[in-house]
Amino acid sequence: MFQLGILSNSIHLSNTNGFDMNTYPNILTPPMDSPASMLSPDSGCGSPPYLIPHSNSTSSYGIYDYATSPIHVISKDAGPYIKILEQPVDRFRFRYKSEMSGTHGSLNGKSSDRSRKQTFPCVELVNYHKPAVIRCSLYQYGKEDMAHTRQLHAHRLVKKQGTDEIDDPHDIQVNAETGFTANPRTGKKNTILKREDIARTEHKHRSLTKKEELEIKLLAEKESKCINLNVVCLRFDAYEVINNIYYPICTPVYTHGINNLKSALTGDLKIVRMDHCTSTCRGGREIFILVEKVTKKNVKVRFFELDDEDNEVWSDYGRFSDLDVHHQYAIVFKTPPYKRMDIEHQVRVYIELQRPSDGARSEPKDFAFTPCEITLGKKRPRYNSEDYSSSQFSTEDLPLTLNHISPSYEIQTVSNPTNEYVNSEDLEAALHRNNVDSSELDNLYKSFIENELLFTTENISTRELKNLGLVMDTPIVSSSDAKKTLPSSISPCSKQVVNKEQSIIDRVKTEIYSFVKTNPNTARMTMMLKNLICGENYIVSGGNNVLHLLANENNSKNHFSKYLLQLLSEYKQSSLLDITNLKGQTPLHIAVEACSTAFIEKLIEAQANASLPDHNGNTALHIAVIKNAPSDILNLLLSPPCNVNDYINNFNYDGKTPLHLAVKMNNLNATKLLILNHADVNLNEMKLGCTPLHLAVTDQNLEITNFLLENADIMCDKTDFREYTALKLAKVLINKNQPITEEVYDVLEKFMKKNGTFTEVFIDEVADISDEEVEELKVELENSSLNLNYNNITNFTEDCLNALSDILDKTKNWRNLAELLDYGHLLKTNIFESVERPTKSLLNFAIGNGDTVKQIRDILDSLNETAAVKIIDSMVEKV
DNA sequence: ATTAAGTTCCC
DNA sequence: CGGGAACTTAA
Repeated sequence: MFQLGILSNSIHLSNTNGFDMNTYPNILTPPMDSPASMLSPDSGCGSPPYLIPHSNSTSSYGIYDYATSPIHVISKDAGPYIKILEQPVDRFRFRYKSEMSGTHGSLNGKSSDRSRKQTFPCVELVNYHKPAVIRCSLYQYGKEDMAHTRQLHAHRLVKKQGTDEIDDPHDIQVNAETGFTANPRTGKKNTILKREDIARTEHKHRSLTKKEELEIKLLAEKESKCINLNVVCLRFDAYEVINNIYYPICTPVYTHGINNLKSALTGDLKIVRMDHCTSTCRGGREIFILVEKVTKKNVKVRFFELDDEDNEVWSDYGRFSDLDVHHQYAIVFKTPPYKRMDIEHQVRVYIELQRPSDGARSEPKDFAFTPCEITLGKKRPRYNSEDYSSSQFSTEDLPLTLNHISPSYEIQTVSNPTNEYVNSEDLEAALHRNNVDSSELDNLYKSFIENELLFTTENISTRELKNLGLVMDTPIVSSSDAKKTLPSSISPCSKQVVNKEQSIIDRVKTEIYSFVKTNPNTARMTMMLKNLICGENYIVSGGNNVLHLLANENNSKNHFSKYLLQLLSEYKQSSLLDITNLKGQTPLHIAVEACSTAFIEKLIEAQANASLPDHNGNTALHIAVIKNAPSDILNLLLSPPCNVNDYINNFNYDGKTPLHLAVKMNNLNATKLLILNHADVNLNEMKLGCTPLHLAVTDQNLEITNFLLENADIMCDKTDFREYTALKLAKVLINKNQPITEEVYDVLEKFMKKNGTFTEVFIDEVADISDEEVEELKVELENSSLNLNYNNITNFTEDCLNALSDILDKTKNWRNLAELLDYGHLLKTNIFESVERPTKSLLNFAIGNGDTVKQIRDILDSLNETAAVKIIDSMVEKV
């Protein structure tokens, strides 16, 4: 049974008439006398008559419940229904009335394409073959189960017809000829704009009774709680119109929600920049991220990890309070701990923003958890030299007793070395017995003995003795030796440390020398090597072992290094090559940092692992690039036996690959080598999302830009986190008066036009990030030149004093200066008044009293004595 | 008084 | 158009 009268839908009332939001439109509005009276006054032209209540209407205020309505049931069967062919876009900028001048795009369909085809929301009336009217109106968006209790929205859907603005609802005639699809927007400009605040409007237009006032108040309260002004949806109704009476054909349908793009409550969530992209697995690292507008109480920073099948295997939230959200645009938070503390390699996870209110998320960005130092410390194998008793030195106790220094040791030191040299026979025998037959090893041993051992041993004994406290601790004259070996990257804290390091090297030398003579078998030999390299007594401060120490000696003629590495290689102990110090550096890292080319070559030959990250996530290759290492070192790291593919694209904990670093360092050579070795040119670094091309543009490096474009398989339309392509970035930089970039821009434009990726770049405003960068530069500049100069300057020049006096004596502002310098008490004595140039005297006095030029400058600055400040600045600049 | 949210204006 | 920024109001 149809109770059509009750089903009547809505009566449009202009807002100036006032109506009850809560009941509109699902409650039948009291009957009006004629259809004409229901025309909205502000939509007189072309607007169809609105619904007319059926005369049988049983209850004027009955709420129509679709869920129990017979129509609802029918439509579920084969009856007519409305099908949404095209959903509206899910985000749209709602415009205010004041923004309505001019044309401002209409509400497009979801599959609308920016450039090509514009689509519009579209519905079809199915299973119905008579003429009908499809009505579109703006409703509040609610959950699915709320679908039938939704209410009209406080905003309006406005259609522009010429100069007229027509509010919703909008009706469209459909029939067999036109087809039963309604595409209510085609060609028309539609904008959603906010309805006037109902309660207030009413207030203006008529006086209210107390009761009404209360009702409105309550209503408003209720509304404010449940109406989300930033989400709307479209509702489509289908009617059969007979004599201007609208009979619903089926249940209305609702589109999905349309979010207000401009509101922080529904706007885009986005991470635009982060200052770090890694944290140790312990968490607690403070990270600043810049984000698009968020509401502080309604945003979370979520970390999550996906396995290979993209299943989420872990997640946690960044720790921060709403006080840590700066002006809706930046969040400072601490990283959560990762689920495991004992990871050995960095774990790639994602970071994203999340809005609890609607579950919206930002596009996730890469993030990584790195091993904790503790884990790394534990990981380092320790060996106690139990079985390795033939050693001349006990490894148990570091302070050696004199007894441990073997007679043979003494002999070698003192006696003629050429006699001992015969020992290579022994070595040969030993090597044979171990199935290690290497003439190279043999040769190295010989040269090691000839060139290394002998001229250092003399120093060893005295130094050892000193260390043992057996020799009077005379003030250590820094020996040329010690100086020579002062490690640049290992940075000892004292001469003792240097001594200790040298003594470790020396001890290892002598140990090996004498040990090899004993013809050890393979087992003992490896045991010895293990002990010498990672035995606790051979680790010096900073966790460095002999190899770290040797790696730092940039001496291609270091025969002992070569010999030791050869030994490790022959005895297949390559794992001993990769032990890390407390900074996570392997000997290879240190060798690269120290540019010890020969050592690097030997290490790599001996199968050192070049893919290991130090505690900054840098592989040896990163370091080589950062240090601007010569090509031969880069080539060593980029060619076999190194397995380049294992690490050429690795990100360090700063989120950068070697190629990013090469470009950032303006290192064309490294850039070339990396690309020749198939480094990925299209990776985004992790903090700002810059590709190498972005970085080249940022640095205005034309050469590198050209090289990247011409020699790499580059995707030049890749964007960074701000959605800037390199081209756009170049344009922004040009706008910032960096004319060098114009060439870079031209090159890019030309290239992109050639390969068809070019699209015009519009820069409306100067981008905020660039502002920030400029600000950074300013600060940097200030810090670097002026501030540094200020640090060096202790007094005013005579000229400056006079010039300042000229200004301040007149304005008497020197009195304020004195006050602010805390010499107020002296002002009372009139001591300065009495002199000819009070400012000059004051300044001299202040400087003599320990005030700095900078302090005085800043005070003058705060006193708005710009001229005076300028004088001081220019004086300082000249220094 | 301060800050966020909401509105208007402008390029 | 879309994106800000300036301005106003509410909390």
